[in-house]
Amino acid sequence: MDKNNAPQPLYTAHGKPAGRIRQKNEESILAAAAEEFARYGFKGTSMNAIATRAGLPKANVHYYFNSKLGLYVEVMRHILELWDTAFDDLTVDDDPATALAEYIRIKMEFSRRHPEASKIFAMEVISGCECLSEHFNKDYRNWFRGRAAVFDAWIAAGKMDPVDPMHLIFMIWSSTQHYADFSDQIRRINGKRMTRADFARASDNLIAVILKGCGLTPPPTPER
Amino acid sequence: MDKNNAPQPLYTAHGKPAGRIRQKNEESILAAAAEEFARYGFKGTSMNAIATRAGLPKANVHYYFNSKLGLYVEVMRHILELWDTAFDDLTVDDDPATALAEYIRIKMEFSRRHPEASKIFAMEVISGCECLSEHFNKDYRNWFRGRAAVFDAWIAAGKMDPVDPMHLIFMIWSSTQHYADFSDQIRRINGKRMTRADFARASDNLIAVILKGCGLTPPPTPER
DNA sequence: GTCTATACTGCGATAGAC
DNA sequence: GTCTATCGCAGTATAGAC
Repeated sequence: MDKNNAPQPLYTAHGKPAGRIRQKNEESILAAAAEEFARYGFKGTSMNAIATRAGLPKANVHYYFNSKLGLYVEVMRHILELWDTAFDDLTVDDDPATALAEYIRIKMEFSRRHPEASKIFAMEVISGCECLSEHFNKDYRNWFRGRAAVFDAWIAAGKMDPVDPMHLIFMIWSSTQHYADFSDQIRRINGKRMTRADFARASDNLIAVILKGCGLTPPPTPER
Repeated sequence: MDKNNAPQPLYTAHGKPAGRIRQKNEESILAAAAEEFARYGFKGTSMNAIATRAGLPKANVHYYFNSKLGLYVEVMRHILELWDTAFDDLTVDDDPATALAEYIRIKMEFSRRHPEASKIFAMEVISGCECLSEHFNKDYRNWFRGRAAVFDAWIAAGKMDPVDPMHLIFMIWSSTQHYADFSDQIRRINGKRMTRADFARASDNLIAVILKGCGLTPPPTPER
């Protein structure tokens, strides 16, 4: 009976702390799957490749995640959890320049630290959002309208230029995600990977152009 | 012997104008392949799906294009032909505002008219540019450096703010291609496809923000 | 829990009748 | 030039020994 009272890391029928192994393996598989899905999309990825990358036999992947689609949605779920945490608490009383600069910096940091997540999301959207169809539900559209409303309020208050909020958000999304999704193109163009300092410079540039373009004065660059 | 003197639309051994059929079929296949590759990438696309979409038996696709990879590079070649035609003749003497606005408008028009081309390119880059490795050669990097040099000259002449040319180009590329690559996300967010007028508004917004962000005065919007 | 062996399907590609 | 039939292989998924 004690077994049933155990917390989240479940125990097996043998009473052994197999949760440890399970957790470790599931993480390996999820990480391997993320890399493969980021490169080849859902259809282009094979369970074999995922298993090999995770250092496990193919059957084990099916043991932990029943099907390829199941594994995919799990990977997707993890990504969407990482996402959308910022920019949630945006209000009319915030300073537009500070809020926008902060959002751009957060998005860029995400591109730098989780490029695979961005790529998987991009692949999924390009492929027609078959798996994300329920993600773009009423809640999501309401979130989007909420942010747009704040922009409109700022504009009405004369705090910034009359820029279409939707297109502004798209602009921020695309220009920041670009550094994750197209990292290979960037690498080939200037012959080397983007360093942390390169990302900082890119952030500064984006913030300078976008904020000035909206009639805002960029806040001072934070210390680095 | 006359057969051998015939111009490009070749004739078959039967002397019939089979070039017509060949041309028509090849076009169908290329169009079908573009749609499939745009959705599923190279690995995720099957020759069967292409053949079905083109309304031909699978074997015919192999007859016209020897292999899947051959067909893919052919599709890619067509795309790269469409691309990169604009912005080539940029010189220091051009007016920055006019030139940038024009480039943004051209890129947006491309996103509107050839979304599949943009998607295939995006997929290829996200997948690591395996097929495009030779596309990013010295010539390409020189092209890029050439444009950047013009920006630097404009900046040195005090015609625009000191914006990093590379990041500015990335910004224009990403924000315009976004309307092609992420069209599905956009459609789901605001419940309908972007119309021609929507694209025009998006262009105007991008031009307004980016040009002002670079310290430039946008030229008057052309008549529509 | 783990892994080998295997069922079954769909893939890219080709042979060969028409 | 066109299309059916088929080869060989890689794909997802599962059964069952350990």
